[in-house]
Amino acid sequence: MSKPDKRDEIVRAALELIAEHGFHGAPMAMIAEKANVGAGTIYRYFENKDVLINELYLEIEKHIKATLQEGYSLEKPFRERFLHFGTTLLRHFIACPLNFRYLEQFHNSPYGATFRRDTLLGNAASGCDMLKDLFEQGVAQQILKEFPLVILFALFFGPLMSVVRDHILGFVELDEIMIRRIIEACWDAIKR
Amino acid sequence: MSKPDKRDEIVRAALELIAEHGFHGAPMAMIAEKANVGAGTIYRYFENKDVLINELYLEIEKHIKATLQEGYSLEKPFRERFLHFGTTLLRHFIACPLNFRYLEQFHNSPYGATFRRDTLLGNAASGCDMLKDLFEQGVAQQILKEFPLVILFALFFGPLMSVVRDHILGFVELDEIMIRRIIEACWDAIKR
Amino acid sequence: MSKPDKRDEIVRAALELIAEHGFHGAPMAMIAEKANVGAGTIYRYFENKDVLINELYLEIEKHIKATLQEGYSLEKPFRERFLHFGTTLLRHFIACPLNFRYLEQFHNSPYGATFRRDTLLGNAASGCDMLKDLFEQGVAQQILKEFPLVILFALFFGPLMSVVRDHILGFVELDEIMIRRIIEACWDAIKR
Amino acid sequence: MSKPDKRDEIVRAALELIAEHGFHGAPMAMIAEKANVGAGTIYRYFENKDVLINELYLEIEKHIKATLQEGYSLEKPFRERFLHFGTTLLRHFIACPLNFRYLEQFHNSPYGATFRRDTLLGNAASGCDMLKDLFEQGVAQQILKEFPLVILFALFFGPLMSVVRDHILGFVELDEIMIRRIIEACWDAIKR
DNA sequence: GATGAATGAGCGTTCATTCAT
DNA sequence: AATGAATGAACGCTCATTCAT
Repeated sequence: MSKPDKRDEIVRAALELIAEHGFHGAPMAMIAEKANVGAGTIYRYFENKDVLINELYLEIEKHIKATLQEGYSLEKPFRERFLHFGTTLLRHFIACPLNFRYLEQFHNSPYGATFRRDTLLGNAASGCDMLKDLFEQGVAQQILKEFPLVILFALFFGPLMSVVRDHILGFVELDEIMIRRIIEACWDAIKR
Repeated sequence: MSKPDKRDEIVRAALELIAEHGFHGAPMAMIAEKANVGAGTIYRYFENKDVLINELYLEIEKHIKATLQEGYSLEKPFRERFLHFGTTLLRHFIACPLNFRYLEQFHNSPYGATFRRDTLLGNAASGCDMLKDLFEQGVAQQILKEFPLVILFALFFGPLMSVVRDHILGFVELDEIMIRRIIEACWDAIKR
Repeated sequence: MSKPDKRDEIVRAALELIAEHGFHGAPMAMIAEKANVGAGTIYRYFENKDVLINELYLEIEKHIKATLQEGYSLEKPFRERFLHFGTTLLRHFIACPLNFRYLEQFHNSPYGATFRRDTLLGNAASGCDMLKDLFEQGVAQQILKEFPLVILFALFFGPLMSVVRDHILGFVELDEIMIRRIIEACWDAIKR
Repeated sequence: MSKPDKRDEIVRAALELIAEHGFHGAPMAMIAEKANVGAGTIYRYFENKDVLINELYLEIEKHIKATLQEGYSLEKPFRERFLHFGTTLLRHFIACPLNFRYLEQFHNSPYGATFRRDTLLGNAASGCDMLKDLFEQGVAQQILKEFPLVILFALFFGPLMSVVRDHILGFVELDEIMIRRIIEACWDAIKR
C-alpha cells in the first residue's frame, strides 16, 4: 500500500464511521481498524483528530465544488443556471449520502462553528463563490428578491438540505422529477 | 432554594452548556458546577444524562407548541394562518436562541434520530400537528403545490431554521419586516 | 413507632438486604427505605455503616449463644452434650437462614477479620465459651483426639457451616434424621 | 517487559489485593498501581473487572486441579487415595494462601454463587470430578457412610477449609504430622 | 427526634495520544 | 515508515454521610 493509499483509507474509514455514528461514535482506534492501519499511523498523516476531521471536511467541500463546476455555463439564462446549481447539488448529496451526513455532523459541532463563519462571509476560498456571484448578479438585475445574500442562501440551501435528509432517512423517494420540482419551488421563493 | 429551584437551575445550566458546546462538551460535572449544585444532585432529578437530555428536549418542544397555539385561529384565511405560523416560530427562536441551538444539537444526534421519525410521521403528540393539518388542507384545497407533506415541511422549516441560525451567529439582523418578508418568500415556495 | 422499634426495623432491614445481596448490595438508602425510616435516621442509632454492621453481628451472635444455652445441661454425658450442641446449632441456622447468610458475609470481609481473631482466641465474651470448655474437658479426659482447640473447632464447625450453606442453596434437604447423622459424623471425626 | 509479563503483573496484583481486601477493597486503579501499569492497560487484557475476577478464579482452579492430579493413582487403596487428596489439597492451600483467600472471597460473592451451583452439581468441568467419582465409588462399595454426595463433600471440605483459614490467620501451625492427622480425622467422619 | 435533599469523593471505564520496537 | 501496547485524564454515575428544616 503506497503512502497516499493509506491516507485515503484513513479518510474513507473516518468518513463512514463519523457519518454513521457521529464524532464520538468514531474513536481513533475504530477508524484505524476500519482503515486496516495501526492506530499510531493516523498521526503520521493527521496531527490529531481535530485536524483529521477538518481535512475531511475540506475534501468533501472540494468534491462538491468540483461537481458544481461541471457543466456550469455563464452563457445560459439566469434561471437555467440557478436550476442547474440546485439540481446538481441535490443529485450530488443523494449520490453521496455519507458526505452529506458528514457535513451535517460537522456543521452541528464546535468544528463547524468557526468554519461556517469563514465560509459564509466569503473570507475563505469557499465552494460558494459561484453561487454568491450568481445571487449577487440576480439581485443587481432585479431578478431576485432584494434580500441580504445570507437570506437568499438560506432560502435556497435550507429546503435543499432538509429534503436530502428526509430522503436519506427514507421519508421520501426523490426521483428526477421531484428533484426538479423542488428546486423550482426554491426558485419561486427567491425570484422576484 | 426550594426543590423546583434546583431542578430549574440544572435544566438551565444543561441548556446553556449543551446549546453552546454540544452534548459531549457539557459533562455532568460542568452542568452541576454551572447550576451551583453537587454532581450527585443532578441524579435526584434525572435518572441519567440521557433522561436529562430528553426531558430538556420535551420542555423546549412544549414551549414551542404553546407559543404556536397562541393567537392561532382557524377562522383566518389560509395564507394568514400560514404566515402566523412562520412568523411566530421565527420570532420564538430569535427570542430563545438557546432553545434553538439545543434543538439543533438534539436533532443531530442519536437522541434526535428516533424522535425525528416519530414526529414527522405524526405518531407522537408532536407540536407539528397543527401545521400538518394546515398543510394537508392546503394541498386538498389546491392552494399549495402538490408535494408530499415531508417536502412541504422542508420548504417551510428549512429556510426558517437556516435564517435563525444565521441570525444567532450574527450574519443577519432579523427585524419584524425581514421576518415577514422571509416567511412570505417561504409562502411563494409552497403556494401553487 | 417508639424508639427501640425504629432501631429494630433498621436492624431487620439491614439483615435482610445484606444477607441477600452482600454489603455493597445494601446501600444505606435502601436499608432506610426497607425500614420505613429516613436515611438520616439510621445515623441516630448507628454512628456509621460499619458500626451498624458490627452491632448486627453482635446481635446475631447473642441470639446464637442464647439458643445454645437453652436445654444445655452439664449433667448429661459428654457425647450427649456434644450432640446437643451440634444439632441445636444446625437447627438454629436452618430456622434462621438470614442470620446464617449474614454471618457468612461478615466473616468473609474486612469486618470479620479482626473479629474472628478476638473470638477464637477467647479474648472477647464469645458465644463459644461453653463449647470451648466442653472441648477442653473432652481433650483432658481423653475422650477427644488430642488436637489444638482450633482444630477441634474446625472439625466441628467446618462441616456444620458447609451443610447449612448447601441446605439454604437447596442442594440438600436437611430433616431431623439427617441432622442427627451429620452431627454424629462430626463426632466420629473428633472422638478418640 | 513483554506482553504476558504485564498480564501476569495485573493478575498477581489483583490476586494480592482482592485476597487481602476483598472485591470492593481492590479498585481497578489500585490494582493498576500495584501492577505498575496504567489504569487503562488492565482493559487491554480483561474486558472489565468481572472478567478479570472470573479469569483469575479459573486460573486458580486450574492450578488446584493440576496439583490434585499429580501423583494420584487409581491403583492405590481407597483410603490411601482419599488421604492423598486431603493432604495434597491442604498442603496446596498452605503453600498458596493468597489463592485460598481469593477462593473464599469468590465463593462468597455474586460471582461465586452461580459457579458454586454449576460446580457442585457437576455440570462444569470442575476440579472436583475426581473427588466426586471417588466418593461415589466409596458409597457404592459401602466404605463410606451412606450420605448424599453434598454432605460427604461438606464433611471433607468443611474442616479442611476451616483449618487452612486458621493456619493463614496464625491460629495454628500446620506441620506435616498435623496435616496427616487432620485428614485422618476427616476420614473418620466419612468412613462407615 | 426525624427527615431526605444535597453532597462530593471515589468508582469502573473509555479513548486520544505517545513511543519503544 | 508503521505499529499497537501503554497511558492517564476525564467521563458518567453511586452512595455513605451531613445538615437545614
